[in-house]
Amino acid sequence: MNTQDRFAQLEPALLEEINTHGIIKTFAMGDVIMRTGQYIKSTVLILEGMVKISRNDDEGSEFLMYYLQPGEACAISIICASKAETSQITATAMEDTTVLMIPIGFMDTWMSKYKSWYYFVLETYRSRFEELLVVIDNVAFRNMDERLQFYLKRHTAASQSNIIALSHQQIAEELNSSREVISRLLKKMEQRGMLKLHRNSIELLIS
Amino acid sequence: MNTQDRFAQLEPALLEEINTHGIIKTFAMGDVIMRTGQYIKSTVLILEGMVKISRNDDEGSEFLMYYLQPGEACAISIICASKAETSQITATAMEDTTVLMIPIGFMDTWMSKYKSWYYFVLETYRSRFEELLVVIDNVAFRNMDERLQFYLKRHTAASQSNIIALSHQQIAEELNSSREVISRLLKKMEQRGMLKLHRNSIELLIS
DNA sequence: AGTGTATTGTGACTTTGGTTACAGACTGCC
DNA sequence: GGCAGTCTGTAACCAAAGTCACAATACACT
Repeated sequence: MNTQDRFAQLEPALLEEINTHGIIKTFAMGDVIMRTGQYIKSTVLILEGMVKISRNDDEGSEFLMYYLQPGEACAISIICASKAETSQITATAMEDTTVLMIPIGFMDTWMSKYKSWYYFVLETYRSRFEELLVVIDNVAFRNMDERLQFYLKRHTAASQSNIIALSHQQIAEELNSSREVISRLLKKMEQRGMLKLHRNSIELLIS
Repeated sequence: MNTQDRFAQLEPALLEEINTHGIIKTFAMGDVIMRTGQYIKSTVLILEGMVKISRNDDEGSEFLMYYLQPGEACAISIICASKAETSQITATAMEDTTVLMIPIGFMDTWMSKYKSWYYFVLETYRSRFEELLVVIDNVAFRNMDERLQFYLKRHTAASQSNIIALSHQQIAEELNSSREVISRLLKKMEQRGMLKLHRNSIELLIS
């Protein structure tokens, strides 16, 4: 699928410019697209696949913030790119992923030149800000069982499948918990009929 | 102090417009400036005082996100105002506070008309986004003792005084913890010589 | 089929932080 | 001074989640 279809809300002249100046890059599942401390010189738009944005502390612990889908942009890359600052997050390809990199130079020009770009950037900020609020809600007010449930639901929504192909260990890392805790909670949820456990995958039965 | 001095980075013509169209409102210490679910029709700039931005869950528990100082704008109000949506946060005056309300109608126009406004809005997004990342870091990776320490430091930095005039109860609420836990941890910190406890105030000895 | 590795299941234990209950101390006010 | 209300200190207990240790299972590969 091409840029026009993914970003239909952008005006034609802008899409033209994006096609001319944007650099297309592809990443394989598991590839790190951006890592903590790296200098950001481009804004990233997702064309295909799925990207995980997470926070990592000094000891290597990870904490999932949100997923980016095709048609979305990485708010952090916009923020950092506009200041040429280092990012404080990690972006990982969850599937084979194609992105469009827009050199920061165009940000300013397009912002005043194309109303649709301005709205797109604002909407990106708004939606990511709200996602962060939900993340904070979860981690501040909810227990691990609720957070796990939320995580599974979000994962099925993002991948449009009720099968979550992850090991307990991987889930534990994204929630900054430990494998045993996740296994325990998943087992309880299975006993309550909420899901079915398989090796390397979880089948969600409720929606 | 007037708008010119608080927002010296904005170009004169814009400041003129701000003075013409902005509505000045004052709030007493403790007043709620914005509450969850409320419709936002204006962007808020802080002129005097200090504003606390926090997240509140359904049961009334609170969770501090950050403080806003004079010269800063409320990112959430910008986001919500530009979409005329409801906010998911609460803003409370921590001191007697003066704010400037800018009706949303001007956002779009100024954004393309005044480069300095565009930069100001981007910078507001950037800094608040980064504050949220720090908040997530704290709550995801740190224990309560570290979070409390961080809280106290941030408070002294914001109020430019090493005296924190809050009861243990108030601190507990902002960290979504309980009074006993905070008392316990503060006592420990006092024994380690990090601070001195008084009634209704804490004197921070380390920086 | 047999071996090695990754994944999952589970029990015992520890730590952190929340809860309950109550005592003492300070402040304001009559 | 005496009383009410708020704030602080503390002990005992509980619950959630992290840790440790080890068993059991499944899969991949030869």
